[in-house]
Amino acid sequence: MVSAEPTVRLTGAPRSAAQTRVLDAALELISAHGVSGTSLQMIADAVGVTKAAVYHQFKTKDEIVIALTERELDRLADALEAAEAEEDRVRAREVLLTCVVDLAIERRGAVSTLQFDPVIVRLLAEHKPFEQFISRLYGALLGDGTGAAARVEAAMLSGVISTAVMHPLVADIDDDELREHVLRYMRRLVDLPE
Amino acid sequence: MVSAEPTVRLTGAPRSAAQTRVLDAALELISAHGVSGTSLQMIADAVGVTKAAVYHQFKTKDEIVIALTERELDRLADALEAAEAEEDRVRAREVLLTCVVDLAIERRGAVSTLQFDPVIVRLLAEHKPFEQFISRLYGALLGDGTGAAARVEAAMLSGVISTAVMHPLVADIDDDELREHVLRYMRRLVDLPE
DNA sequence: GTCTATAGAATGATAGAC
DNA sequence: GTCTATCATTCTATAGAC
Repeated sequence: MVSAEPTVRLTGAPRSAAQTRVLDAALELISAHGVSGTSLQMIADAVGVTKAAVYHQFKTKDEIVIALTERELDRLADALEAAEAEEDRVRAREVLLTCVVDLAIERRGAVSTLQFDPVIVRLLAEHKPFEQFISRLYGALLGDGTGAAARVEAAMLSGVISTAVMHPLVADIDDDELREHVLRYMRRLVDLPE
Repeated sequence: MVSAEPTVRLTGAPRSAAQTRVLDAALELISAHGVSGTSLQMIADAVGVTKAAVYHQFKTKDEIVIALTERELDRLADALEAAEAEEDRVRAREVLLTCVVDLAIERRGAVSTLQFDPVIVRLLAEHKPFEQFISRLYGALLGDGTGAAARVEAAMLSGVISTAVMHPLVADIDDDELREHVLRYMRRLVDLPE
């Protein structure tokens, strides 16, 4: 029997409680200091254990970064699947974008790291499962074109959201209000439902 | 005699040739690996000298990062002064934005670092001269409002530019074409001349 | 302005006991 | 799952000669 619908999910093994504690601490530290600016000692201190205990959960620092990126990308998987289910490519993008706005607001603090940290950028391009996921994401984001205009539009859309959500100027705006404003401005850039 | 028009310029001492070589190498490396991911050894190797020679030009790594940020922000100074000279705040923003697009395209590779690297973000907020410069920049970017809507708009504008310019999807689009596309999308968000 | 040499701390990572 | 102890390497930074 040929394998069914290849699922978009990225998750490897389910994470133990100890692993989850490490990933939570790592995400917070990395969001504040970047991947290279975060040491295993800092992570261990934040969890309240020694470095050796952290190394028992993940063999290398890279594995922590991969696991944490995986966990965050997985939050996009449902949105991406819903988008890919749409027949109309423009409609697919609408679905994706509205979901992405919500996720971005939910993860305000971490968005910038995940999109712009040089280590993660490299990982996204070189680690095969990520690369595949990202190119699906770009596919849905491109709408119905692939020319220069469409690519600039897609690039902008992927960035505007994260930037709009993490910018110091909007730090004191609460989630619900921010969401409304961002969606309003997004409608000026592309068609969005409602 | 009271001091004349406070200039926007950030530059301290003019840089020697040796200092310029260090800053050029540092900017390129930091753009690729981030501040924390770039060591003085890497910079020294790129320049073709030893670490000690680099330390002779700048007392600390922080000083290098400050000098290099200073140099990049200075490129915005003229645009900011021109904007502040305008009486109409909306017109001032137009002037600023068109200049910023050009600069962003010119420095495509470095934009992301300067806007999103955690070390530089912190520097921009804590180093006094930078903090002052940035708040002037935000002032001009805000146009005539200061409420939540205006702040989200400003955040989106600053995001459109940087993201549209550095995204992998647009890497192969040449400067002139990219410039036209970006300006076209910016006009959907705000009024821009021509 | 550049070098060699080095100090002292922190880094990622491992071995082995409990 | 966590610890102590350790290793080799790299890091920022300095002293002093040329």
